Amino acid sequence: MKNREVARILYEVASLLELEDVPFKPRAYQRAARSVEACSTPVEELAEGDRLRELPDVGKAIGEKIQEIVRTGSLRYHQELKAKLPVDLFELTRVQGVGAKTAKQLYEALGVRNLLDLERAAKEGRIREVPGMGAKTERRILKGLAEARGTDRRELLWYAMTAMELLRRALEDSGLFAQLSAAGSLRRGVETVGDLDLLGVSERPEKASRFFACLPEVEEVLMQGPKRTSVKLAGGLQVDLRIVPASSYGAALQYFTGSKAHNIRLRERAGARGMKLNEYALTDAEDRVVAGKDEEGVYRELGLLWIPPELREDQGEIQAAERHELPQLVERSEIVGDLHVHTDWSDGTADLESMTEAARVEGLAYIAVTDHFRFSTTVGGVNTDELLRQVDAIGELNESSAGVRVLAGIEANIQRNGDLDVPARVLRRLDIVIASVHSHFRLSSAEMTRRLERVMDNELVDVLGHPTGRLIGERPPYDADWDEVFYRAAKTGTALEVNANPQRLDLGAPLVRRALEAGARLMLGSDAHATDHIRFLEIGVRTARRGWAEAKHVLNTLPVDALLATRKRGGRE
DNA sequence: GCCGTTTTCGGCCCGACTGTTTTCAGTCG
Repeated sequence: MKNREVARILYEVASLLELEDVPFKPRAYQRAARSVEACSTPVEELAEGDRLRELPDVGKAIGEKIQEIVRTGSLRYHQELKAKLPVDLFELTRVQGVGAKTAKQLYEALGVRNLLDLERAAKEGRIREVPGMGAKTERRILKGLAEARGTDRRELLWYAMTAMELLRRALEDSGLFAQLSAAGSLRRGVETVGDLDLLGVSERPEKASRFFACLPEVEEVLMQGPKRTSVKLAGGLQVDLRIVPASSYGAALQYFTGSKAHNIRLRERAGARGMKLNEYALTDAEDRVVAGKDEEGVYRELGLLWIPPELREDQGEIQAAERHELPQLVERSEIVGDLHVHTDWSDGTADLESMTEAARVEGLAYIAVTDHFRFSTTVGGVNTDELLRQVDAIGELNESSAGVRVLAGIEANIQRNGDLDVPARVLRRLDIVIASVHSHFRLSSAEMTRRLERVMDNELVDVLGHPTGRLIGERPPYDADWDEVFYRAAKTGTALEVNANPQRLDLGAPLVRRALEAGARLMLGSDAHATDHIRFLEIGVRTARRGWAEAKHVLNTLPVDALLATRKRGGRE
């Protein structure tokens, strides 16, 4: 039973309790559900070790209920509640504009139990007959249904950032905004983004908001007011623009950056200190403004250090900020090399020289060329001869060009048994060896764990490439006991890649954090297959930051000689 | 039902916008 499924049951219990007008319990279940959802360790594992109470917002009662779910696959309490309202609330409330109350009303009036019933009722025009609802509600539900069906598609961080950049530039050029910033999950660097949040300060909010709604990229205006405007872009991405007074900019930026869980904690903290926090200001008991112009002030007046957006997930960052123990998160400027670059020797689109030049433009001191090795099923890899010729070509390039130092490397394939497909005598000629799984994805967890452990025991392997193999929104990570893998990585001195390809971001943030806790080191690789892909490093850094990584944890913050010296086989011969 | 700078009882985030209805409940973020 996956964490998400356990969370789903808890969420539904929350909704059902809310409908029974039970006070406060719904929120308790909601928080526990969020906590389960956010936890990177499988709850089954926690249940086994009787460690469920370690989860924030899970106490005795809910802990026992999670035990029951893990043991039996369902929850009696949930079934009992559901007997009174046999409705798929989880599904129904995913439709925009339908909450628990509406779902209940629709069930009582029309017998709507699930999305199919809802669609039928809407199409037959029965929803407008329900007291308190009208034609607009019905239309809204029909639209919400179409969107819920069209999957809850989230945009990959990189492409969301690109879209945001375009909008921001257009708004800035209008001259209507004194200040403008991205907020929301994009500012936190979350790997996928549901919608774009923009925050602005404007002297003429009505005009600014109209200007925004009329941008050519906008396909549909969802709502428009002087303080908040929501639109949908041609690509389907929703964008919310909030306009606040300059004196509230910091409070608003804090508020709209989230996460929701982080904000709730902050507001509680404010309350506990006799203050109140909203998107306009932090105020004291007499309603006097204590902070609001900038984020630092808001955190400071709550007794906290300013918390980098990437950490704002209610995963211990508030406690760390209180104790002045926040990590010194790694910065993009500290990444001095890219250790995972492909060229047209394998499946890249650019030649050696162009990739090197692109690295120079990005301000890097070195790159490692790590083309694919030709593997029976991999098209476009280099074979042994080609690889050795490439080593020579790289040698010549290094002689002729001062500037970016190029390391010779390979992205070798890990065979089913944990051996590499490149002969050891060839690997010894290389500066950097990345080992990646490109086949046999569906082994048992035990077999995959052994396979990865075995390859890391190999002293010629410097880096485990895209360790979990996931493709966001497309392919789940393969099964392995990640804590075992991370422990072995630490023990053998094998770096774990944070692959910065937008669809990979692998390791992902929660696993980065676990890897660091196990004592492992990271390597940031762009996995560039074209010159402009080196810029992906930016989101690799964001991901590492979300996993609490500091520069000292990341191999390629080191100058090249120091980097080579950290290899298991030592520095240069 | 959870939690603790109001600490084992008594609190529990808050505001904008919409739709349908005349004063607000529901939803969302």
